Amino acid sequence: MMAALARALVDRPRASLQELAAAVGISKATLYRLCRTRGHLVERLVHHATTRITEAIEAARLDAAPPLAALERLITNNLEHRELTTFLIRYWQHTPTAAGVEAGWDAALDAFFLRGQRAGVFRIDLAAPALTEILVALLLGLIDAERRGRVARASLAEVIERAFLRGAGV
Amino acid sequence: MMAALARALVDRPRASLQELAAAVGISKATLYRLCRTRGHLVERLVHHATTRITEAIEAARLDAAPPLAALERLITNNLEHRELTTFLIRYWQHTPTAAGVEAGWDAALDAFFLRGQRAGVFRIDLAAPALTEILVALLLGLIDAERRGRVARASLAEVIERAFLRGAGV
DNA sequence: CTCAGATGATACTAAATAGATTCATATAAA
DNA sequence: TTTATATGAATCTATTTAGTATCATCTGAG
Repeated sequence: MMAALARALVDRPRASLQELAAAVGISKATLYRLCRTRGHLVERLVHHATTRITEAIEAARLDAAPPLAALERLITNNLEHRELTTFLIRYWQHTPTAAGVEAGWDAALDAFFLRGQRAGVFRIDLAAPALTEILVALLLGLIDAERRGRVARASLAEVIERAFLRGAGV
Repeated sequence: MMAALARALVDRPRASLQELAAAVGISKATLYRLCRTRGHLVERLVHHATTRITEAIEAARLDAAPPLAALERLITNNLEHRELTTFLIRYWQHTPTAAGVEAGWDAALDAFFLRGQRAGVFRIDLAAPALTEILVALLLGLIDAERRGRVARASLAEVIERAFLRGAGV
């Protein structure tokens, strides 16, 4: 339900509450009982999404596990929350609370890539923040590509990992 | 002006026409004279954006130039229209006219990458459409990263090209 | 079956917004 | 300076929407 609402809010940001309810198959009244205002709904979804994704990042053990194993878990864990991830990208700019969470994720990923660079696993001619952004870009972009039917769902994680680690060149 | 409106529409999709006008520094009346309805405004921006980006793609000569040179031009040409690109991503699902244009771009890029694969320039263990999506993801994601101050503007094209061709692994 | 809790349909009011107009002012070219 | 054009500020009406409440119906547990 939360995931469906997140997706509806992303697909049609200008939809009225009535349209949102219809999009997820409930009545306007039920949506109202869930969250009295649109603001509450967004707040609640942001909180839900940040919680889940923080769990996904922590479960990857970026600070201690071998870099390549941690990277793989990071990718697969995040793919399990596609709708929430795409929701956050579009909505956390409106909720100042989430800004600190984003900064925390950036810091965790930056530190992870720095560690991997020192361990000789990631290249050093791209700054660690750039590596973070490259990975996030691939995650978001290919999730969307799957939604549009351009990449098969089964191969998603594989494509992302390969593109991130080795690129498209021979 | 068009670029500013595109950006405002992306940053705050639920803004009223009055807020949009204020965001780009004009009055509601002037915005009304430019486009009488919100629908017209979106239509016009979609048309403007598709035209410009089609030009950018054609200028890259994907069908004939050496693959690596064409790729570089494709990246730099597109970076010149960041706001329009991000606008299109969010709005062309609402304008059926643009769907055909998108299909055309996909086809052009897919064919380009296929040609590059046959020429031994791009790896063949990722399908050509996947390569298209990877490049587009990097373009969009790193444009956004620059907006958030995570990647320096001057190094944008370089980072994208390197990430795309060689990835983050050593 | 019976009943409590959940849901849907509907209606209502206040607020926000879209679309359109008018008039005054500013700007720049002739 | 004069004149045409563009812009802004303010106003107005009709429509849409948010937020709220009411009542009927459905569903499942006991």
